[in-house]
Amino acid sequence: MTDICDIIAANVRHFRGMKGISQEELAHLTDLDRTYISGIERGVRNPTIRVLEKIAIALDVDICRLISGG
Amino acid sequence: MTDICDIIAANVRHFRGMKGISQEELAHLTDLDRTYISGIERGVRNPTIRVLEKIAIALDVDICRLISGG
DNA sequence: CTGTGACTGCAAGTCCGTC
DNA sequence: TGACGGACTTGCAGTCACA
Repeated sequence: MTDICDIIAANVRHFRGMKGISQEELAHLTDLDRTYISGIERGVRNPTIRVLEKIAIALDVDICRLISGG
Repeated sequence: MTDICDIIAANVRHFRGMKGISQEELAHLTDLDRTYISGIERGVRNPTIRVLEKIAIALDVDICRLISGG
């Protein structure tokens, strides 16, 4: 059973790659710290739903996409 | 623009009603405090993804259902 | 059975820098 | 460009008494 943070990590990394932007740029877009974005993409952070919402908006995807595997 | 916590609040309340269980019972199922569940259903809490996952599992719905309106 | 304010502990989230 | 560490501040996690 995979931890949900790891799923989010993979998804954020994936969709950020699709957008072709750096962690730093995503950090700027979401108004979050670059090290925090890094932490999320490594699965070591357990973000709140509001943070996830910010990221989803910045990445231009539905929040569900960030959460669900596949 | 509705706050995402309010959306989650409404959804948790809705799906808990569908299950026909009390906040207290949901609290027990999720291993969370009764007053904490209450706080979420009032939209005053900004839960982390792990908390949301617990609730979704206990409610037997996909996490996406808890997040999305409609 | 639920709403609410207040509280403590620790994680969320920031900012510095290095490799 | 991103991983990672340390120290820091803010806010959530989790609990209680009481209405």
